[in-house]
Amino acid sequence: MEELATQFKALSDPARLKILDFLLEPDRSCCTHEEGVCACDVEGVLGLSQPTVSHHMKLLAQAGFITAEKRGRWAFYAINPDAFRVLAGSLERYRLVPVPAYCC
Amino acid sequence: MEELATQFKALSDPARLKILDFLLEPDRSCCTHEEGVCACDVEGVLGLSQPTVSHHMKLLAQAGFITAEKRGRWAFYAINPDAFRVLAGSLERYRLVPVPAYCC
DNA sequence: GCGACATATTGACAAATTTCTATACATCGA
DNA sequence: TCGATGTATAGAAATTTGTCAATATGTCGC
Repeated sequence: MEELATQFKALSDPARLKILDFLLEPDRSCCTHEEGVCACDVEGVLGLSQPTVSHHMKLLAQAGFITAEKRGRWAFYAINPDAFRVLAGSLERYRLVPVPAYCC
Repeated sequence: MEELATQFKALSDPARLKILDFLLEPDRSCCTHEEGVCACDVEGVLGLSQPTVSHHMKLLAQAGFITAEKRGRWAFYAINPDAFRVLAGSLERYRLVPVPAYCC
């Protein structure tokens, strides 16, 4: 319950949603690798400072939505699809119409 | 984008997740109706004050996750499954492994 | 209409969040 | 080893959020 709330919180900021979209389909100008997208490119896309981007990345990684891999000086981030599958799964229970089994 | 963030924010509080769970399967002691669950019962479950519960209900309703129906003095709330279906749908794009179409 | 009751709104306050600047840490090239 | 570079962390300021007490609004029964 608490953890679920934390996950939703990680997705509740427009900047972080922009980051996820960028990781999904990075711009042609950036140095994309197989391992993911370089943090330095995210900075330019968002128009936010480097520490702020780093902070958002940390939150997304802690929630499990992205993976981080440090290669030399650079940090590469990539979407973790499994986390989204699990999250979508936890939404499933709310998609059933609640039928009251009793009435007073 | 902004709206999606707002929806996730609505789900990012443990109290609100508890409310949703309660609406899904209300306790036997409460006055459940076909129209939904009475606000007064939610109050007891959460251990929060009446204004606080009202505030959370408002946020959930504004995000579209619950419907509110005022009947006489009482307010009945119910899960809106469609909102969760749509939200789960918007998560789907992240469930695909991102394949970089280019490399530098 | 009046009092009781259920809910919503207002105002206030503490805690959390977002953002920045400054700085630390780590790695590469010369 | 040293300086340059990419990232992370620390600390601070502004904003937002969660909560409650007090009050307002609206409805029912008498």
